[in-house]
Amino acid sequence: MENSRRIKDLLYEQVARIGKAASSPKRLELIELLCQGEKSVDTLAREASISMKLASAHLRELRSARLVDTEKQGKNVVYRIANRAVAEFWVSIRSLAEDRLVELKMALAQLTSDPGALMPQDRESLVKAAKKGDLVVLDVRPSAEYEAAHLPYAQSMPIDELRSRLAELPQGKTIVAYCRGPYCLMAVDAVNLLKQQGFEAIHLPEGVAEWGIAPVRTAAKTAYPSSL
Amino acid sequence: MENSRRIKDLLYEQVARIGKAASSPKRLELIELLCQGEKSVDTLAREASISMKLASAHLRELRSARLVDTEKQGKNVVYRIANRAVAEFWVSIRSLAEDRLVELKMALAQLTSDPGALMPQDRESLVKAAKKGDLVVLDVRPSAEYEAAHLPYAQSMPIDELRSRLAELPQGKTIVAYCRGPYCLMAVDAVNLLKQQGFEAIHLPEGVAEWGIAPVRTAAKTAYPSSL
DNA sequence: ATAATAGTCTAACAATCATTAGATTGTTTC
DNA sequence: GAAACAATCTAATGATTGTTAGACTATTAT
Repeated sequence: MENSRRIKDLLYEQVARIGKAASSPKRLELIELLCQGEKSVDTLAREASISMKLASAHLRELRSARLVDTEKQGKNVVYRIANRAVAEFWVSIRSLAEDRLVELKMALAQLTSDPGALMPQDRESLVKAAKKGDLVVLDVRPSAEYEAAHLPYAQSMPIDELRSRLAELPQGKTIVAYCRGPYCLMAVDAVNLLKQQGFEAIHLPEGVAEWGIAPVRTAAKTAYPSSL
Repeated sequence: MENSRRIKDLLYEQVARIGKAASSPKRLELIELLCQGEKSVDTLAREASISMKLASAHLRELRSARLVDTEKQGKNVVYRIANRAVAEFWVSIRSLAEDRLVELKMALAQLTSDPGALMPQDRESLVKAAKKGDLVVLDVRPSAEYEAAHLPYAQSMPIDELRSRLAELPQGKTIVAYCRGPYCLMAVDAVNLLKQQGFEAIHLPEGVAEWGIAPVRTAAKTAYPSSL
C-alpha cells in the first residue's frame, strides 16, 4: 500500500512535467513557432521577441520534457518538435483554453472580428476551390516555414514582400491569407493591406498545426565540410 | 506593433493558465478523480491522500482556470469537471506524456505487466461479449462513481466488498475488471484477488474518461430543507 | 592564430508556488 | 442556543521558478 502509493505519485509526476512545460506563455509561443518547422535558437529568440539566453533556458525546459529535439548544424543548434503528437497537443490545449476561458475568447474576437474572417470547418471545399484555381491561398509566413510545411495548393508570399509583389496576384479572385495560426497576426495584416489595394481578401485563422500537417525535417545542411 | 505584441502575449498567457493548472501532480490526480463523477472536497482529499486544506487550495487553482465548477450542497461543496472537454484534455496530456517520457512508460509497465492485462483497442468486441454475457465486466470503483458513469453492461462491485461477494460471480466466465484508469490500482488488486480465488480474470487499464463517457450530474440532494 | 558568432552553463536575484497552521464562515445536529 | 462538521481565507514558511549577467565552449571566418 505504501509502495503502490509511491508508484502512483510517480505517474502523475511524469504527466505534470508536460503540464509544467506548457505553463509558460513564452514556451507555448516557442512550441507554436516550432510547429511551423525547425528553427535555430537565435531565430526562435528573434521571432518570440526574447533574448537568446532566455530562449535557451526555455528550450532547455522543453527538451527536459522531451517535447523538442535538437541537432547541431554547424554553428547553429536547430530545434524541432519531437513528434506530431506535440503539435496535436498544442492545438488541443489551446482549444481547451478557448473553450473555458472567456478572457481568451474576448481577446481573440478583437483580432478576427473586423476583417472578413473565414470560419474553418469547410476545409475540403477550400482545398477544392484552390485546386480549381477559383481562389488563391496565400501563405504569408517566412519562406523557410512555407518550405517546411504548407497548406495544399498554397502559394508563398511572405508578408515583408507582399507590398512589392502585388502584381503577381490575380485581380478578380478571392485571396485567402493564412499564417502560423489563430494567434499570429501576419495574415490579419496581409488582409488589411490587400483590401486597401482593392483585392478581395479574407483571413483563414488556421495554419499547418491546425490542419495536422507535419513539417519536414530539412536534411542537415552538409554544405561543404570546410576541413575534415 | 507595440500594441499587437501585447495582445499576442495575452493570448499565450491565457493558454498557459491551463498548462499551469496541469503542472501539479496532485491537481492532475484531482482531475482524474473528478472525471469519475462529482465529489465533495473531503472525499477528494481522502481519495488523493492529502489534507482538506491542501485539496481546497488545489481546487481553487483548478477553478480559477475554469476547469471545474462547484456547487454548495448542504454542508458540502461539490466539485465537478466543467466540461467533457476537460476529461478529453486529461486523456490527451496523459497520452502525450506516455508517448514522450520513457520514465512513465517504464513505471507503467511495472503495474500492468505481471497480471494478464487486456490491451485496449477492441472496445467493440468487449462490449459485444459483455452484452451476450460471455464475460463479466466488473466495475470495482466505489459505487457512487459507478452510478455517475460506467462502461456498458458493467456490474458494480467495489473493491472493498469484492472478497465477501465472490459468490455472486459466475465460475466459468472471464471477468474483466476496470477502475478509474491506467494509473489506478484497484483493478490490479481485484484481478490478483480473483485469480487467487480461482477465477479467470483480466485487467482493463481504462475507465470512463478514456471511453469518453461523461459522468451525470446527480441532482442536488434537495433532502428536506429543514427550515425555510 | 585571432576574432566573431551561436549557444550553453553557473550563479544570483526577485517572483511565484506548495504546504501548513490559525482564524473564520456557513450548515447541520443536538 | 451550543457543538460538530465542511470548507474557505489569510498569513507565513520554504522550495521552485523566470530572468539576467558573466564566464565558458564550440564552430566558422579572416
